[in-house]
Amino acid sequence: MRDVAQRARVSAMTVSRVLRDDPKVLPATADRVRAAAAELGYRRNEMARSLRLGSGTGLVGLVVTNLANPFYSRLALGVDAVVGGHGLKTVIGNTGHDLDSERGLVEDLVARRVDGIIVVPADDDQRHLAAAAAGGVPVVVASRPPNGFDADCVLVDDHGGARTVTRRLLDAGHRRIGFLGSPPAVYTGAERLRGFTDALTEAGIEREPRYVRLGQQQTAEATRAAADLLALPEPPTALFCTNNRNTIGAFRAIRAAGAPTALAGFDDFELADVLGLPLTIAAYDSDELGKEAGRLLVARLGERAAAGGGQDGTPASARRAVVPTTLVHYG
Amino acid sequence: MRDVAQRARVSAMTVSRVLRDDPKVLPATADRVRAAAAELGYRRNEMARSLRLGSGTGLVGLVVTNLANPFYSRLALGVDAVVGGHGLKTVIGNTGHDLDSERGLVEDLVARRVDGIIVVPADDDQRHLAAAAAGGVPVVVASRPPNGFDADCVLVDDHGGARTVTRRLLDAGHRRIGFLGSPPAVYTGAERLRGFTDALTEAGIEREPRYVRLGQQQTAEATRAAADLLALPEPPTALFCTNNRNTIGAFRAIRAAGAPTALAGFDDFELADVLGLPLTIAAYDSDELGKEAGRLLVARLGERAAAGGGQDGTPASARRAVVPTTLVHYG
DNA sequence: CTGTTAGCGCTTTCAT
DNA sequence: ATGAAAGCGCTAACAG
Repeated sequence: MRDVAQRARVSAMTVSRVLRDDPKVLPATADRVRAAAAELGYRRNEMARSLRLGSGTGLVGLVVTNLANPFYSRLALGVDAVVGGHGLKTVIGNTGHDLDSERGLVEDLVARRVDGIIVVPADDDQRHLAAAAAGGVPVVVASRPPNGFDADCVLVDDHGGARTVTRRLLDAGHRRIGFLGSPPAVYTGAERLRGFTDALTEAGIEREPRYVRLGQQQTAEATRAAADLLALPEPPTALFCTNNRNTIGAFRAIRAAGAPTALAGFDDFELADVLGLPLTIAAYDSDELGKEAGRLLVARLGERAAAGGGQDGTPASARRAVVPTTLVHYG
Repeated sequence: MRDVAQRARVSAMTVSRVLRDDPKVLPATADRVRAAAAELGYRRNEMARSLRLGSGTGLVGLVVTNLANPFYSRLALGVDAVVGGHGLKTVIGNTGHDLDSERGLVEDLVARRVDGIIVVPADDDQRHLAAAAAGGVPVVVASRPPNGFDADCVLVDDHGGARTVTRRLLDAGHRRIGFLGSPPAVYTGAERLRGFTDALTEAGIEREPRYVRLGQQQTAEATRAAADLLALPEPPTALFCTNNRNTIGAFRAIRAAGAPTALAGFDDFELADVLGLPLTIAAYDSDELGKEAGRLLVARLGERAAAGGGQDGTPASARRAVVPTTLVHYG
């Protein structure tokens, strides 16, 4: 900056003003400065700037469990679309479902002074998030509710979606329905199991533990679990899978078994329409999930800015948004 | 930091030392400082730190065209895995294939003083990248070669993969082969078309312009284009598609037409094995592409650090890595 | 309209 | 082993 100032024969302060588009700089001077900056290929250091301004870094941290899953990459795009519209940049961190990794990422983001964090927690243990929130960093939890502290969050209608899909299977006459789900420790897994169970109960059917398989995360494991169910003496006539890994895995098992088993799932996926068997899915828009998370965060940042230095005391209480599911039928 | 210093009854300098794990601090003092820091929930400001150190921000920028495409999200994970292993964090920007957006992102990353940039350019116009590189920011170009300037880059064996796949179709006896490709302005599109053409030429066949459809980016467009080809008086007996959007689109057209058309493509995708028709694919590992890009960047950063303040002059010349393709056959 | 002073949070250098 | 001063690049606040 000093170099630019010298070249333009002004002080550093004037350079700063020109780059800020401060109107009270003589146009002639401004041009000289801009010319000098261009010739030197100078770009002001945004980090130093935000340090001085104390205004935050203009970065938001996004922590997800698995970016390779289209679900999360679309969520990331949704977040970026919203916060980007407010002049914020998204820093994405991937945890690979690893809690330590998540802890490290969150700490680092806080240390880098991101303006806020959006996180899909890998685990029920969210003490590091509580710490960050307590430290004054706005936190938005996505896809699961905050655990052990208070924060804005955006959820999917897991229970309702699972209940509706299960009902659809019941309406089609199925009475023996298998269930392939996420580990019950994961909120979405527990909720979807609850929705499934409630639908059964409403139909006067008791959930059969032997029809329930939990915890498989990869399609290959899901295929094995589904094959197990189909090999039972009285096999289920339909399978409900709580995520697309399980749905695809179950599909392969059904195809291999050759039985006319009906399939239902949570999360839509590409090519679901060409599988050639009846397939009902509780679909939802992960892009919208991300957007909503972004909106919550931006709103929180806005309040914070409005509150300014004054100790307005009570911040608005935690908001919670729920993204609905829609029923899709193929086959 | 001052607060911590006061609480621990030391100077800010000592706090700084403790947090740096400087050994020449009395253990007792260090403990007092750490306790104070913990009680205050203090985290040192990494941005201010890097400002003072002049050492770069520890961030690398990654600019891709469409993160929703698993290809790019896996590439991003590959990049992150490598650079993360070197203490660097990845800032991802999505351009949506928009050149202006790409320009803005790159400028912003430079202004934020990222240590380096990895970019999948949206367009042949790469002047903003040239500018960044000229400004001293290490740039690695992925998936296409740098245009108009010199930089490290990592490519896929587009030509070889396309040639091999096409040969396979020829070996299977096909003589009328349709081609569904990316816009020719895109490097990968042009190279894959070239590979296709070369294979035909080697077999003594001339490429028929009426069998070539370029530019469709969505599966729906690809389906229409493929349907057009299949409706020709002498329709192709096989289709070669240069990316998975086109492959999936073509698959739908073939299924709808009911003709026994063979299908070949570039880029593997989930469920490719259940489509129920002969499908040959030139597959490659986009994760590896990202890792290689990360490695090139890290190597470059290492050299730069080694060179230090001294004007070693000539930096090592641009490196180029090529990721191979493998042939996969389904059906 | 332009420049000077001071300081954001941290660390290097030089004392002590 | 610890502290005081100076400054990384930038900009508010106050001159002039």
